[in-house]
Order: sequence, then structure tokens, then C-alpha cells
Amino acid sequence: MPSARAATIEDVAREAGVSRAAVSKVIRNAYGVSPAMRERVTAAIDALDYRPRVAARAMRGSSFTLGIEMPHIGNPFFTKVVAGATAALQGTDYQLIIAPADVDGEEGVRAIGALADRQVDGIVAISPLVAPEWLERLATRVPVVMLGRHDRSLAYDTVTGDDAEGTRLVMEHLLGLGHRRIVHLTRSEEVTRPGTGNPHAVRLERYLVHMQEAGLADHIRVVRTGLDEESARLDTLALLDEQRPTAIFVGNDELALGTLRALAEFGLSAADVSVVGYDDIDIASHPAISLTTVDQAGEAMGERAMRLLLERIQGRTEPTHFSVEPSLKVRESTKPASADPNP
Amino acid sequence: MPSARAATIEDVAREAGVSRAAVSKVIRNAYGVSPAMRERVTAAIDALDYRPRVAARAMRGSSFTLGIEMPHIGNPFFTKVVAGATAALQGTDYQLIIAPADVDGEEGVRAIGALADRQVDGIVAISPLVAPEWLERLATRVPVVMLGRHDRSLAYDTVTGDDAEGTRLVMEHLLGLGHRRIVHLTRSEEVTRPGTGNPHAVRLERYLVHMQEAGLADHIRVVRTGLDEESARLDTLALLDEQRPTAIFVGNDELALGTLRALAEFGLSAADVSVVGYDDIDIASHPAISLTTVDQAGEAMGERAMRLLLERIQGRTEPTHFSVEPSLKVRESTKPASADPNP
DNA sequence: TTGAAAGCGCTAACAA
DNA sequence: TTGTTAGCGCTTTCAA
Repeated sequence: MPSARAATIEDVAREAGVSRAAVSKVIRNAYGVSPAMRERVTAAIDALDYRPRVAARAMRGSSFTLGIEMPHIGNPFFTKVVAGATAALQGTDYQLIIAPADVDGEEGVRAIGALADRQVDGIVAISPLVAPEWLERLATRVPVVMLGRHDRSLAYDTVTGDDAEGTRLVMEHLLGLGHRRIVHLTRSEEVTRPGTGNPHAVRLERYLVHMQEAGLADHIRVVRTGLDEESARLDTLALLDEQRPTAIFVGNDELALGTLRALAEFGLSAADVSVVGYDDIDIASHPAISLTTVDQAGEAMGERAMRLLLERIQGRTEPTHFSVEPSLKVRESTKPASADPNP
Repeated sequence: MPSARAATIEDVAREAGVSRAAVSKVIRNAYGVSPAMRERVTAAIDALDYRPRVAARAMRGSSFTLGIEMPHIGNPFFTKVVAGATAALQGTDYQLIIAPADVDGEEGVRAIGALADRQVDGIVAISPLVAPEWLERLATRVPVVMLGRHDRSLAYDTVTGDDAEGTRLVMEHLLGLGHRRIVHLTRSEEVTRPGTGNPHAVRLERYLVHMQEAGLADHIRVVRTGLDEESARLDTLALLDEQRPTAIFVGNDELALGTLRALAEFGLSAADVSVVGYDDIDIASHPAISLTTVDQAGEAMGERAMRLLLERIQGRTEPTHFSVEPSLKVRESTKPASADPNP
């Protein structure tokens, strides 16, 4: 049962026969400590197995903690981002913590708020459904990087993929293969609301534009689904019951896995219905899956987001916006359009 | 740029015309506040958009934060655990944070230490390479649940899968299919060191026993790999170059994906080499992957771990150990042994 | 039922 | 170079 008392800075000071301030300076590598002092203090720290309480430090300044809000722990793209973020923090004094949100909507706000309450020194928010003003206000208290969403701000930095370009790559590829009946399977209306700058909103908007420009306005068909593979599976099954498309452009890879599952259950292959995802999660390149998708360099995004946070902490004040170039990974899940499957 | 000052309990007290203590009682739902008082305070809190600083609360008591150390963010089994943990915390005042470790060995200790430094009210550690004494000592200060590892303790609780039983299911299945040349692909020697109670150590040990009992001591072959899919792919490619097994029992599903990838690159199918994983991650049931594996109910484990933590916080002192029953999911990746592939 | 006041462990002026 | 001291924002006795 919890009982034993951990050493405090006071204990260390007593043990080393110095002041608390001296110990504080040593642990912060602050200016103005003699080698002798440093040595005595270090010895005392080791002897007592002392570790500074982050809460106490946070009250006076920084918590040496950076937080990342994760909208859906089950999506491997987000774990790529975290991997990049972790890498960027190697060798620094900062610890990364993840606050999982894991439900649509308001949950993201809750998780971000929880990070703020914990006095993290910086926050990465992954395209949550938050009003820009809310984030703006938060960003006046703590450095914030918004990841994925395209809205710009004077208060927070942004890291985005170029979703317009990514969608162009997808649509050109599908149209080039002769597809005309192309369905777009995407998230809820709320998530894709125009003008929010949400990546899914941009992909949807560009899908509509490309269909129109290709003279396929009559074939436009947008189907909504939830945020996990299972939702996508069910909604794909439903859409296959109706007039069958020759291609499905899915909002992201996790959802695309559900679509592939549904196609398999229906006994359909890539020759019948082509599928394109977005994100290039690891499994997409597995030979048995071989999902055509847009690589938007999740690790690079996470790494860059952390760098921006560190820069802000070190004093930068001009807002910075960073965009990564997407590239299309063409795989077996897309084939030339077959003859009209609905004779 | 960070600047504006957030409201403190002092501000709220002034706004409501009461003492700080009164505000504190209201936000903690403590005993002894009149409805009138509660109302005034609540109004002031809303008016000022006040949120208590967790750091300040932590200095006097609890941080209302529970932490989970994650050895490898890329492994979907761990995200299942987190999903379960998140669910268990719904409706409580506790916030879950994840500290990613993401490298073999000492990193786990670092991450757990970081959580402790942040004064979390409880810690779930996912089978890290830590000396039991170290954890034991930590557990005297903060409730700890060790997830996965089979060592028992008077100080911390444990949640485990029954790895001996899981391995029995795997080996009986493979032997029943007529396999004799069964390779076990597992983690490093460090991770599988006997007596550590690490799940991979148990799986290895039972593999050896089952091979011996089946009179296949001569066919025992243990191959080591790293902790991600890519390592497993490379090490599988290497082992296929030598005398080819008819079946590979892989330490977990993430690694098994690498093995499947390698087999595909080699032009081999399940008819040539059967593969079994462990964990039943979501993708394992995808028809294109169809990996035979052991389901050990990751969500349930995460949920149970959090419950144990909450119980400890509420005062339980007797150590508790919980074990989940594994079950074998037989899929297409295992087929009856073919004739000797090495004529 | 309410409030005054001490103190949690640390950092940052400032003084010595 | 070192030490003294005043808080940071809360919770918690203890009195009123």
C-alpha cells in the first residue's frame, strides 16, 4: 500500500549541506554553480534517489511535458504521428503524453482541456471539431499546433497535408483508369462541414469538384460512415446493395479496410470495385491488402509538430504553417474500370 | 503568444464573495456547503471560465490522472488495451494519459518514472523489462497494475492472459494438423529470459515443453527478432533461406504480419507454411490476412486494469491478480502440414 | 455552514 | 558563488 515518503528538494539540500536553491540550480543545469557544489548535490541526489515532482515545478513554470490529443486510438495513422513526435523529443528534457479522445465530437475538446489543466508546455491537437476561436484562446496560454486541419491562425501553428493535391492524385488516378461511377465514402456531415478546414471536408470538396470537372456530376455519390473500420464495413455493405460503383474513394485507410472487408464478404475483388484510401498506414502495403492510398508522411507530420512546439517554447512568436507533400501509392486495389457492372 | 492569465480559485472566491475554501469544497463536491453557496460559486466558476490547475491539486493530494505505459505504440494490441482502459474510466473524474516508450529495454522504466514524476494517481505498466523490486518500491508510493507479466507481488496488482494455456492451444492445433517442423519466432533473449514472467518468456518455455512432449525435440528451433513488423519480416526471410519449417508460431500478431509479408515475398502460401500469431488484433480477422491467432481479450484486460486501479484508490490493500482466458481463433493461415518441403 | 491560515515542493528574485 | 525568501494555486485542518 502507498506509504513511504519520497525525498524532496529539502531532503537533498540537508543531505548535501546546501540550500534548496543550490539543488534547484543543479537539477536545472542553471548558471552559477561551482563544480564542488555540483558534485555534492549530485551525490546527495543519487543517495536519496531524488526525483523532482513535476507538479511542484509546474506551479512555478514548466512541466517539461508536451501533450498530444488523439482523436481515435485505433487509427494507425495517428500512431505514426506519435512515433514521429516521440522521435523529435529524443534527447530533450520533454516527456510526451497522449490524451486519448476516442469518440467523435466533443471528446476532443475534453481531451485537449485535460492536457491544458495538466499544465503541459505545449499541445498538439489532431484535427478536432473545435471552434477556431476556442483554440485561439487556448493558444494564448500555451503553445498549440493544430495537425491536419487547414484553418490558419495568428495564435497557433499548423501542420497539414495538402489534401487538395492528395485528392487530385486520387481522382486523376481513378479517372485515368476509366472509372466514372466513383463513390466517396467519408465521415459524418459534422466532420466534413465546409469551411472548417478539416481534412475530410477538403477531400470531399475536391472530390465534388473533380467529378464535376470530369463531367460526372450525375455520378456524384457521397456516403457517410462513422470513424472506425466496422462502421465503414457496414456502410459499404449497404451501398453495394444499391447501384454498384466501380470505384470507392474512402476518406482514410482505416475506413478503407472496412470497405475491403465488405467487398470480400460480397465476393467482389478489385477487378469489380477499385478502392483507394488515404494515409498509407503500414498494413496498406501488405501484399494481401495492397491498398492504393495517399502517403501523407505521418511521422514527418508528428516530428514537425513537436519541433514547432519546441520553437515556440524557446521564444518564437510568429505563427508558422507547414505542409507536407502527399504522394500516391498505386497498389493492387485499383484496376481499370470494368464494363458497366449494372447492365 | 501565451500571455492571458487564467482564473484561479482566488478569483472565483472574490467574484462569488466567499472564501477559497468554500470554492474548493464546491469543486470537490465536499460535504457541508449550502445550496445557496453552491449556486453562487457555480455561477462564478462559469462566469470566469474557471478550471482548477491539476498541478496545484496534485501538490495537496490527487491529480485525477491515471497513466499507462505503452511499450510500443505501433502494436495494435496495446491500443486495444487502451480502448478498454478508456471505457473503464467513462463517467469517472479520472483522465487517462499514455506515456509511450517505443523502444526495447530501459525505455519502459523511463516512461513509468515519468508518470510517477507527474504524480498520477495510478499506473498501468505493460510488461516492461523492470526488476520486480523496482516496481515493488514504486508500488509503495502509487497504485500499480502490471499488465501481461506473470510475476506476483504483494504491492502491485496484475492482469495477465494465460499464456501457458494460449500456447497449448496453438501447439495442439499445429500438431493436430500434422506439423512437426515448427519454428518459434520470438523476441530477444532479454525479453524472454526465463523466470521474468514476461508473456513471451512463458510462450517460449511452453513451446519448448510441447515440442519435447510431442517427441519433436530435434525439430525445436527458436528464432529471435525485434519488436516490429519489419524486424519480423527480415528475420523470417532469413529463416526461410535455411531449412524451411512447415509452421511458424510467432510471438504476437504484429510480428506475424511481418512473417506473412516475408512468406508472400517468397511466393509461399499457407499451404506451404502455416502461421500462428498471438493477440487477435483487428486486422487478423480480415479475410485477406486471416491469421490464426490467440485472442486474449485486450479490451477486457485494459478495462480490468483500470478497475483495479480505481479500487486501490478507494482503499483496497490486498493484492489482486486477474487472468483472462485465451481462445484460439482458427483461420486460413494454418493448413494441414504438406509433405516434407525439404525433400 | 463558513472562513482563516498553514503548507505541499519547487523556482526565481534578490541579498549576502 | 551561495543562501534567503516570497510565492505558484490548491486542499485541509481548525476555529468561528
